[in-house]
Amino acid sequence: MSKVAQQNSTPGISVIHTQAHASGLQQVPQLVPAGPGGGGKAAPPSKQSKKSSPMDRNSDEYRQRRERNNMAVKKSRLKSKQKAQDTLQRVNQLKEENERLEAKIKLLTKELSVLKDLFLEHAHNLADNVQPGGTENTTTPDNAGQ
Amino acid sequence: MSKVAQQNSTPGISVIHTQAHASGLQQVPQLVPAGPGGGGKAAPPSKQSKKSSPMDRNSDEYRQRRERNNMAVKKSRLKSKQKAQDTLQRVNQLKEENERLEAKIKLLTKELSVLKDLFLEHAHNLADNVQPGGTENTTTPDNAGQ
DNA sequence: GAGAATTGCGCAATCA
DNA sequence: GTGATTGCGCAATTCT
Repeated sequence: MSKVAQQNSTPGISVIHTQAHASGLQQVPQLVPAGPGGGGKAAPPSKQSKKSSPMDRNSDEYRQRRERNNMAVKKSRLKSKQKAQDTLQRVNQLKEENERLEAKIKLLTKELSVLKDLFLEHAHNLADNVQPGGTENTTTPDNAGQ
Repeated sequence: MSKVAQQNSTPGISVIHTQAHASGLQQVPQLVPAGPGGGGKAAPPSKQSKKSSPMDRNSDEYRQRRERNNMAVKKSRLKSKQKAQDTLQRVNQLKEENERLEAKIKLLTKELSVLKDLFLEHAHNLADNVQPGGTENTTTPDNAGQ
């Protein structure tokens, strides 16, 4: 943790930071010259026409709004992070489901294969019966249970 | 907990913008007090012991490092965003795959069902042959010798 | 039109 | 020491 402290020489204001955020603060000292949309754009002509009031960074209102926005930002980011995590979880979930399904397919395929073979065998037997000489089987413990 | 570094509106500060990034958007004008002592820390005892050098925000080196880091940050964030998007895509991909698999399972299941029914029918036919009285028996000229 | 939610961005601390 | 990450605040913008 590092701390850099801040302090304002401006009369009246001091460390703003209303609640204990426990988090660090960053500083973006801004002089509030009557000016240019301070935050707005600066490179370009930037007129300070935006709003008649320069919005003092010292103003209580300003700090209050900042604080609120900071909260909102934190909330939003948390939500975003949560969503991302959920998505990852969803991926794993789907992957599992996928494996499960593939396994099932494999099983069904095998079952089908067995049944088909039985059919073929049977067909052969029939043929044999009609025209002896084949290789018939004698046992027919057909098991179709599953 | 919080570190705040902030400059004051003390006379003699200079605003430095980094430069007009191509985008030329928001810039954080920085007041740069000439010195460590002055702007440095103030609230807490905060010693300026942090490294023998307070790191002038004016220093070319500082600006250079900042610039590099900003690049890195941008890059990292882009990458992160990309990854998130890929993950979303992966989800859709898996969902599709899943549907495909489910369809296949449905098909296989149906096939199996048909085959099993055939088997049952056949079994019945056999029974009928052994013990007449049944109703069906149209196609099974088999006279199994069992 | 106000307030909440998002989003892009820079700073600084920390990781690797 | 350097690039990569991450948390955080600011301000612009978008959504409600």
